[in-house]
Amino acid sequence: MSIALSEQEIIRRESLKQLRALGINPYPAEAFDVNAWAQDITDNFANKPEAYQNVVIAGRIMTRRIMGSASFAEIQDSTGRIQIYLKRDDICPDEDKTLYNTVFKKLLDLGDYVGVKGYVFLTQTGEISVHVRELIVLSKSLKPLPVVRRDDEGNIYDAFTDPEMRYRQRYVDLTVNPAYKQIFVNRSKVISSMRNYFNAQGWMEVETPILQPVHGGAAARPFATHHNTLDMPLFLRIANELYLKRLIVAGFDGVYEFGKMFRNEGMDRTHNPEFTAMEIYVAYKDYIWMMAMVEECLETVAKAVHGIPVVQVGNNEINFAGPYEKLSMYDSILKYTGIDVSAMDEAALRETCAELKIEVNPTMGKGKLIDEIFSAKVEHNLIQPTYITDYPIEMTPLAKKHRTKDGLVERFELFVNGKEIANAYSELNDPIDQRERLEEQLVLAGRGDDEAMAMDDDFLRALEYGMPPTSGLGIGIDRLVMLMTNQSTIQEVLFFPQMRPEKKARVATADDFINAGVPAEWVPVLNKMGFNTVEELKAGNPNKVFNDLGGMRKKLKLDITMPAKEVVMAWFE
RNA sequence: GAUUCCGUAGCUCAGCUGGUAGAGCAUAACACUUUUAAUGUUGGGGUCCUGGGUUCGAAUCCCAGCGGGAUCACCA
Repeated sequence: MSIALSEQEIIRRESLKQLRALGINPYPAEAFDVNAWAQDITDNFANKPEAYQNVVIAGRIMTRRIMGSASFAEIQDSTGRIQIYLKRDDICPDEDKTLYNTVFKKLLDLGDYVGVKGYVFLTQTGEISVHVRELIVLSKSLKPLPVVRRDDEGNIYDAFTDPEMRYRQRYVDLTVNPAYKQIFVNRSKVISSMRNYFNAQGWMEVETPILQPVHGGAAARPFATHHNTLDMPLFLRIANELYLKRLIVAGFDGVYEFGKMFRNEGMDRTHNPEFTAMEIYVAYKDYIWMMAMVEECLETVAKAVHGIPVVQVGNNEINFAGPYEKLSMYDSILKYTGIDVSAMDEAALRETCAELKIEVNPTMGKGKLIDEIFSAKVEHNLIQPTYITDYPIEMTPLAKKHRTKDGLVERFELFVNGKEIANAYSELNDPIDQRERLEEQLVLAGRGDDEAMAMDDDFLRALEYGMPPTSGLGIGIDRLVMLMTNQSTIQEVLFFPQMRPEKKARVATADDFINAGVPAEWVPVLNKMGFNTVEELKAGNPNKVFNDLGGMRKKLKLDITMPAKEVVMAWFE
């Protein structure tokens, strides 16, 4: 954080001091209870004008139009904007016109929070407005907000669009671009409607460890950390699957968890290092049952957000009402490439990949090769919700072997708009099979596959005690929200997407300057003059610095004592 | 990780073949009692992302770095 302030910031700090000098607390402690909101007033005033004769509203000043002894301003609260009308002699009925002439016209700025008491009326031009009887300062804003202007047709001028600033300063983004708040409202609806649906079925929301000694349940590189007291390595979870299954072993019928997962991998418009997943496990069910459940669940979610199960995503209208198309992995490849890979061995698959011009590497096993073909040739075709079922056993160490088809497992993934959003199995509950499958993963790891799954002995011990037949499902919540809100990047559905750290200007702390003998009030002035460290200052010309300090004092109209020349000279010793 | 584009006032952006940095809004001052992208007049405001290089002279050209976007690769 730079110490040097812009001209506008200095002016606002000066206004803050003057408010205090007038006996006005710019950050009052008392609650300010409102009884009306902008949206409510604009929607309902015409029908019930008598209900809006004593309104109390609060929010930020977003525009201001001053015309002598009358002014208009717009107040933005959580629901929108409403115009207020201030008349000098109404808010200052006595001789003292300070509140209007000084406080409102001079000391308040765009972005300040104020409270307003008054009555709603219609202006000559027909705009619903609040005629202010009383104006209360609630919070002074010291940094100017970007000003986004809109005209009558809703055209936007000077939009605040820089993605970097929008994501780093989401509070500014959502203040000046309030339309984006709807994405997060809808995100909340997605999660709450899903939670309500699960609870209605009698399943229980649980929490499982985020810090895990073994990172299991998925194939991904983890974030590693360390616990000091136990002096042991711990990993941020890449999945919670193995813990939820332990709870099925423990005797719960249905458990689910919404939670953050952490994967130490690339970032792009569909990947953030931490993301939200929902996993659910239901005992005595299989993946066929799960498909019907997902259809019902997603239809419920789509209706909660849009009122109907049809969602516009880009150029596609996606219909979340089931049943969804079902296609086996092998059939889907056959359908989109004309090639039957179901009987191929690893060598034949490599040859097929070469023919299809798909890049592969030697660490890839049979399952991975099939997945490559699927990703390259099939995935992007799956626009309407489609289940891809019955995966090769090699890619899926935690799913149960297919009841009738050798070499496959009972698994489906749900694809929508060309992207995977859900993954489900008939869960593997044969402890001996599970141990062998995890051992095969260790072999893959030995070949150099750094995402092969790790062995979890405690999980295997749990299975040995016995887990009922169970079906499990994972849904990527961020990607589901992207679909439900028609967004093409994950950053738009996360309040605070991961960013590289902001570059800090090389700035010494104020204390460093004070230790060098500089009075505290002059430190910002030196910063303003371009001296960000004591070393830079000492490298300067003492006489020039002394003269410039006087210049800055005059220019910035600073009301602080000029240091004696000897004092300034001492800074350079 | 690769390719490519971008980084100039609080915000949105101009700035040509290199010649002392511009606009609109915001901000400051004055005027104005129903405006609404308010208006009129007059001011102030800049580490041109950082560091090197070329040059008499760099916001501009070259190199490196930092940050961001897009595309691709990777990615259950």
